[in-house]
Amino acid sequence: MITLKDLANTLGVSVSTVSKALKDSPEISQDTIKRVKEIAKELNYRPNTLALSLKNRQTKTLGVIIPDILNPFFANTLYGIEQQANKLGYNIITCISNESFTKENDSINLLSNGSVDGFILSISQETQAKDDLNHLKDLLRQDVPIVMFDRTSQSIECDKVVIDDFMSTFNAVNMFIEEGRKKIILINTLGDLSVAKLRVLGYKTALEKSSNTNQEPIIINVDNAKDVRGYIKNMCEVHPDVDGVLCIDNKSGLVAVSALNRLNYNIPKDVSIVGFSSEEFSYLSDPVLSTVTQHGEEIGAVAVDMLVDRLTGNKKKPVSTTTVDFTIDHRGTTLKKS
Amino acid sequence: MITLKDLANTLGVSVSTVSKALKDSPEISQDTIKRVKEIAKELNYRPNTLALSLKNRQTKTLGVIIPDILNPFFANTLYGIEQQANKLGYNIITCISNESFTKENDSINLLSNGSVDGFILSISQETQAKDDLNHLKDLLRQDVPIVMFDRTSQSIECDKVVIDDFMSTFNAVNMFIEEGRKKIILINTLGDLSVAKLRVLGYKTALEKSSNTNQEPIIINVDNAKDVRGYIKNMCEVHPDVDGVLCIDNKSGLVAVSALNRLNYNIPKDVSIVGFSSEEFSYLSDPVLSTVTQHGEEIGAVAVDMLVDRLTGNKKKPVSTTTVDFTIDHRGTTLKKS
DNA sequence: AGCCAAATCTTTAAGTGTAATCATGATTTA
DNA sequence: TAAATCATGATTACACTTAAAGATTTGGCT
Repeated sequence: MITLKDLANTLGVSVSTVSKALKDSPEISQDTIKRVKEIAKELNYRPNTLALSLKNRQTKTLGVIIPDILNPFFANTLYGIEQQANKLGYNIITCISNESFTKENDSINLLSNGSVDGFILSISQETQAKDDLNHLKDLLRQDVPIVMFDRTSQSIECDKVVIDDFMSTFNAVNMFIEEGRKKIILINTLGDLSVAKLRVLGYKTALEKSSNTNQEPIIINVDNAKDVRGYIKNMCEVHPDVDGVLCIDNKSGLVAVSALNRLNYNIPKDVSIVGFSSEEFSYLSDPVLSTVTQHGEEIGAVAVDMLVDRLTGNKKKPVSTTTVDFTIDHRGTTLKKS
Repeated sequence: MITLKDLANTLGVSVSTVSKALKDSPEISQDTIKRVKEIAKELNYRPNTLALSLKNRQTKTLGVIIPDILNPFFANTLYGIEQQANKLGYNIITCISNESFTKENDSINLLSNGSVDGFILSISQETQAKDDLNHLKDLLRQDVPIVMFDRTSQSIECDKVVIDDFMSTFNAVNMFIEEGRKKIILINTLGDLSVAKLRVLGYKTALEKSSNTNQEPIIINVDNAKDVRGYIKNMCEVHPDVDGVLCIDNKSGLVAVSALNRLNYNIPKDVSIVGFSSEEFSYLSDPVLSTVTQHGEEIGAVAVDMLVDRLTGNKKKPVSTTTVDFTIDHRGTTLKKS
């Protein structure tokens, strides 16, 4: 670590001269500026971020708390966050709550002492179940800005980035109905997550409102994502006439395709399948999975924009919620190709 | 942000008294200690990490550079790194190089000014192709410790964590041979990556050394992972008698299962398939994919241990390479169940 | 009681790296 | 010679720790 002092010593001038010279201050002669810059380059001087942060009272670092890094949606979001943060001159400290309230809580407490300028987070499953959000309220009380994405809470007054979860399934079901599907089943592995509730509601509402069907909702709740295959097999015994499957998480759609293939359903002739995934994973199935795509990368980028805007711009402007458009991407498991 | 000074002012004592009181220094009277602690708790005082880092000349932060966060192996590793780092009192700053040399280089330069105490990284594909490792050599020259994992380089003298890539495929192929397989094909989507070379070599060597087969190696190189399905179909036309498929990346194994199912191969009766994946993804196929499992989580944890050991312990001890055991997990796509 | 030494408690000062304000000294100009 | 200009230096603040110095109280002894 080479410091201003080191440069000053080797040049025989004072620390402040060096500091000013490096900033092209008009107070310093061109000659000195040149000498200073030369030696700085030679010794590969880099200003110490720590000292700068202390002085400027900002770390140029964002805290990011993700519930589950193996979930492709969150991985995508993290990628978007990292990219955009870098672009705007910020680093990110990443914590993985692993769906645990305690870990989430600890991580926030650990970082909320000036280590980061603000937080981007999606709350853990456990936190949403307990509905204990005091750690977030404390942050706001300390004027640490937060941007929540995907899994948010109405009781926290902060900027948010979401997709329209209700409309995502509402539209997907309507698409099924347009295809002429009569028995559309929803598979939920997300329990009582806020987004799951909205997606389930979108499904139910679409069925209710449609005049082309009077199907009752059929919702299969699966605790452990690894059991999806078994549940689908059972479902096909009870409802052999299933002709639409809607999976509201990131992996089950793929399982559904392979399970229904195995049961000799012709996809998409006999049955349409839609999952919630991103392009990078949909091609793992045959036919390639059609999905509601959440565009996590963009969600992450928008979250960073909102946070940085609050950090640098008008801090007191009212909080807002940005809705990033989802898309319904027709690939091989639906009839309607776009 | 409440500081020692704030506490000192409200109590009418000096800053250092407060500092010592909070540390239970014997120099401070029990009475004062109690008063200080009470007010500190009341005002929710938290020592400023920045100031501490500056003073202690260590940030308690590790830089982590990952080539691709959507790759489940790297996601797993990141998870292991984060867990273990937290356990040892470190935070991590994550950068995603996205397989780009420039991004990797920039990230390292940005963090190597005292922002982090050391690095854990796996080099990007582009870096490995260019074989330009000056950014890493610079780090070592500046005495910033590095731990490389998975994708390493012999020309960098630092601690490393790897699996025995050669033995992974060597053993997998031998397992195929024990099953009586006669035509074992390797699918490589990893190009010239160091690990790919070793895995290909293990495959070739196993075929050569076996007395039970005199099969020539058949290696299918696929540039874009999304094309794997097509290549497998072609392969089955050329070699309809294929009875073993070895995929050396994290996703292709799943594609292979669904492709061969579709072509009416009976898995695992007609053909065995082994991929490189982790448990969280293998269940997406039917039958459930058997895999060489890399245990990314443990690799990450070991990397942190090695780095922290170097940071806190004997800095001058010779570098070492830890080999984390892989396992071959027999699930549904191989005959031999263990 | 009076005094000093010892023990106890608290403060001062220095140091971590940087940048901005203010101050100083030197040179040149009027 | 005074004033203006110019180049550089000293100081301070950011938040924290710690060694050393200073202040206060306690206790023992005459």
